[in-house]
Amino acid sequence: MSRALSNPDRVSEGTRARVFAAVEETGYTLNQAGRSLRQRTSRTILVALPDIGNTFFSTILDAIEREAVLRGYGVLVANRFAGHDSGRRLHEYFLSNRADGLLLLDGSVQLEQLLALTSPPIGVPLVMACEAIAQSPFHTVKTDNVFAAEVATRHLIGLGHRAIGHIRGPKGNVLSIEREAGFARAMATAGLDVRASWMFEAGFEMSQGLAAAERFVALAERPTAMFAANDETAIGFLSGLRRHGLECPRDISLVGFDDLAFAAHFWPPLTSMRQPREALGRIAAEALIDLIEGEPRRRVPRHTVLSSELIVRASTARLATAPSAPALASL
Amino acid sequence: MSRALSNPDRVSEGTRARVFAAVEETGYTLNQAGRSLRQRTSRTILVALPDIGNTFFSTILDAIEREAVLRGYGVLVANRFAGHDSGRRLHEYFLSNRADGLLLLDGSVQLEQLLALTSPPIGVPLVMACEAIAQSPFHTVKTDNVFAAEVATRHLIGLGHRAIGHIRGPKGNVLSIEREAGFARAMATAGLDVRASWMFEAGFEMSQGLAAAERFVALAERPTAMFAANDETAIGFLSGLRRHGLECPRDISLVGFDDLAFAAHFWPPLTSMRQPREALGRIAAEALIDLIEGEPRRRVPRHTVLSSELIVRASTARLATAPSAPALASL
DNA sequence: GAGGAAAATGCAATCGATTACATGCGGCCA
DNA sequence: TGGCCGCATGTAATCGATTGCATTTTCCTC
Repeated sequence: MSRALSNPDRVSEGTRARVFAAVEETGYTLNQAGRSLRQRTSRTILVALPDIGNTFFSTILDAIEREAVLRGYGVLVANRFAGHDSGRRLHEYFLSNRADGLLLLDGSVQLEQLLALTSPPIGVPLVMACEAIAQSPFHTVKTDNVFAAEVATRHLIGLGHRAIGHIRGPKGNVLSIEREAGFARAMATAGLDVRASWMFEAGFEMSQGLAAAERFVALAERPTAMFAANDETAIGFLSGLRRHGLECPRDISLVGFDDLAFAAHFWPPLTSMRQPREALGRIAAEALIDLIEGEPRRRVPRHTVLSSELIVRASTARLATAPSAPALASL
Repeated sequence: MSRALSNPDRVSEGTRARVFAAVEETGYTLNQAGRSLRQRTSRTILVALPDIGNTFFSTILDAIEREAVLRGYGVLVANRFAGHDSGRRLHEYFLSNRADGLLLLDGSVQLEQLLALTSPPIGVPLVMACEAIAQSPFHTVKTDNVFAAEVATRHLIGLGHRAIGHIRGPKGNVLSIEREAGFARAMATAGLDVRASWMFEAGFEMSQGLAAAERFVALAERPTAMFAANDETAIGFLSGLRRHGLECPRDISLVGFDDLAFAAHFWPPLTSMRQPREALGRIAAEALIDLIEGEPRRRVPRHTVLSSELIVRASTARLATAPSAPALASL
């Protein structure tokens, strides 16, 4: 019976038909637990992410899930992943044979914990997506954040801005580091200074963008344009500026990153670097499943880099020729 | 060995210690597949939702996952669930012993398919959340949409608005129906007419709110306030109005529904009915796991109703005493 | 100290699909 | 027509944890 189901295997047409008929009639369904036990395979992948609640990740998860289902895999999610016990949690999932591979969207897991998982004794197939470490020994799928950030910054420079600041992502995060590097490179290339007082610490959350705005308005001398590490902080930042009567793009031009669905409908519509999130999720899932089903671990890590696209909207404008001091008009 | 792990079971302290020592030493981990096969249990729940990419659902999923992990369950996700084959997919998941229970966030699955799943031959524990059918034979966890919509509408009426319209959710969706009913009830109670031309068909997506705005501006006579079935359409709608020079709340007051994180940072900050999404997810997960672990199916369906909260922000304003025709100022 | 009850442990069967191996059947060639 | 090859199918072992049952050990009471 098992033979007939591994389709055109080695059974005669007659028996195959009989088996399928019996399956139809009795409503037989394969018991995954039995198969898993025997084949030491679960046909399930584990997706570990920092925050499902965040649209950015949930869109990617959407694409991952779609691809996985297409290839007959289930998707287990592990949210809020990083933490002191992430190593133990990973261990449990894989040693216990619950998942065949790990798709990691969280760059802040300790490298050594990952190595412990992927090397011989355990040998879990692993693909890092989005927040992939650069020269990583694993398969990675990501966008070229450095270049994208450079493009975003050049866009501001191209509009005539010279005084440009940056809202950083979370400290230590790979994406933050790369985006800041791209920003710095564009500034350097254009011969512009990066002023320390125009670099704002934030995270990737709206509330942190809001807080950055408070520090921004307190500045004696303000930049005329800002590049935010992601759309959420950009949106929080603008929301904060408005409370002080500053308007975008009149008083400041702003570029975000990610091009969330909300960015287009925000006021003003947000200029942003669009990340190919669907492609990212799909390709990562493909890569992981290929890895799971492929030759046992003799494949060299492949690094896929996708490119982002600058979507220009109304939040960025040409610098007024006579730069007026931002008026503190009240609402 | 299995006995010692089902803790203070019936082993002497000595053997227990020896077993644990051995576990430590050899790095033994329980194989889920083996356990699943024997116990006919997977310690996994399946969460079926219409769209993970949507923040509304992803926040709920976040809460569900947290509660599930706390109780030792894994979370499998099935996205874009409704569809012609949802019945078959459900069947496969459960007959194949991959999940112990179903948490359904999608109200559009056929009732008969669910009944087939929950009744005797299969008997899958099921909890419906968010989009629960009213008098459903299953456990449900939801918010009181009718009442919440009524509160939202009353808020507009209280601000002096008399000409009020509604942007509907997707046709046939339980939430849409309930929210429209609440709107109608508030209007009726206040002795106001519900004008058919002020009821806009939309879905729950921004693009549909945007499209509704086009139809809105084409009206000969416009309402002074609108109640949107959710925040996304509200945001799309406002974005559309702006393209025609209409401003909120100057030209129109607008109430949304859900209170997404973006609502507070939008411009203008959106008045919205806050749904207790974390509580909703957590309680639904608790209920499902209780059901799974509880007495075999002799429990009567329990219906939990949570209440929403009106969050008043700048998108709603008192009706100007002399209602001026909306100026078509250009950007 | 013996008898018996209770507790602890050993043993083997079980869950269901897979798979290696053995057996059976038919056809083909000499 | 006999022998051999290969395909098709039957049979049984296996994966690992659990669990019912049998057996042994412990401990208490008379």
